[in-house]
Amino acid sequence: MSAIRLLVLGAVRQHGRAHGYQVRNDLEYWGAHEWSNAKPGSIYHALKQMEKQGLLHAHEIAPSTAGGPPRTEYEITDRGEEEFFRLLRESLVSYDQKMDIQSAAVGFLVELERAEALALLRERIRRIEEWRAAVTEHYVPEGGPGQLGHIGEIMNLWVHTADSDAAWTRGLIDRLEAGAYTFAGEGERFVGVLAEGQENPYATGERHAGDDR
Amino acid sequence: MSAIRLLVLGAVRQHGRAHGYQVRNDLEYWGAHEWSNAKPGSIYHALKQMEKQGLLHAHEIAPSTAGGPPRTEYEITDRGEEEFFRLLRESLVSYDQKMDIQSAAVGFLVELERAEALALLRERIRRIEEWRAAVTEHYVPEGGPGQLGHIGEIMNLWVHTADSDAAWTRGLIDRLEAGAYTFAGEGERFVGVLAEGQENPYATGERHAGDDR
DNA sequence: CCCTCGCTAGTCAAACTTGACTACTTCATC
DNA sequence: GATGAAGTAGTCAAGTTTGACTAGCGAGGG
Repeated sequence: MSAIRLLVLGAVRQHGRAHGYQVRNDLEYWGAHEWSNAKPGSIYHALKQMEKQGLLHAHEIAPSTAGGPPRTEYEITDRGEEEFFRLLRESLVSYDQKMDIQSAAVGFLVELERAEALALLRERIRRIEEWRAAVTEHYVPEGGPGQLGHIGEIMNLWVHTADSDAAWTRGLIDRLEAGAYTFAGEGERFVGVLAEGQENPYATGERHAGDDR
Repeated sequence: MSAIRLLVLGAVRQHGRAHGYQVRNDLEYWGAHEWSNAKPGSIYHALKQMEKQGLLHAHEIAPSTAGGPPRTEYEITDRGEEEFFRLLRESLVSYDQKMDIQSAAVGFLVELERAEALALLRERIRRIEEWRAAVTEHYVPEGGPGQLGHIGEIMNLWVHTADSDAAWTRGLIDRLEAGAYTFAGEGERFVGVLAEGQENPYATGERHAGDDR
């Protein structure tokens, strides 16, 4: 599973109705192009694919209000809504060291109710610990560690990353228990989209250090 | 950049001459199928592609010595050798939160000389810190943090992950400075391949918890 | 008045990835 | 000596991702 479906589905859902370029801009505002494959081609492809599969409904093209070619608008269907929550829940609980999916899920976390979000995050920790136990037991067999030579450093890296992830998740749980953020059913929702005239902090130019594109 | 090229190129290089199935087995021994896209189709595709590009030389098919259909054997070329080291060095220094590339690079770390490996890892830390400074300054603009609402948690996750990565890298540097492992030019190299008759600890069956495949 | 620049909106071919499938051999068992 | 399980080696179509490309419109300068 890649993050693109969750991102696109969630972005369309937040707007009620959106065209590709709008989704592209939302995701850029999130910084998603930095940590996921949210590139133009992938976004438009995902929209078309999900339309074929009945998760989105395409309204025929409308002329652009802001210059440029006409655009196709999409709306989420009931099946799309279901799929969105399925993907979100799955992404929150599963530990598979793919940071992009996890990041996407955090972005939509507040679409759930607080109690469910907390439950899923606790389940996530349980699974990370289970995973950790399985690998450490599995990969350090007879002969003790060091048996694998430097290859053991790869496993070391995984375990270190898993521990760090669990720690971060615990921190988030604490913040949520302390009442941070506004969840579904708790009044006005915070929506991470660009307001009219607001400047996009991730505008073009200025690449980050470490960027190898 | 995905990890598959580095993995396949490095695996062929360690053998001097290898066929696809052998590469596939090596990578399975490394556990690479757990943390990268090292699946049969991708491996065979990468072999063919790199042969086209002159990084590998394909010897025509040889009948199998162990049952099954005949196989194509590959050997690394001079240009392939260059490319291998280019990919390895690049993977070691760049921070792009793609764990698969980093893991692959760690697996081939000992192909370098110890001094260079240490230099690259120190450069890696420098870049992570640079990246961290850039994002924290860039993503917490006027109005202080909390401006972004729960979206700020995504950035929090990145920074947490970056810090954890830097800590792991420092640990590895310490171990290498203390003389751990055997590097190029230091006598017999440890090669992470299956010895005849040895059992593969990652044999089929038993999926890990959290695995969603 | 016209020309270029940058933004809007999206398309496309080429490359890569996935997962299921083929076909052949050996080995143990009945 | 037939059968079936397991291992060997690889192919293929369908789906996804990438990066470069197209094309319309408005604003501002000369």
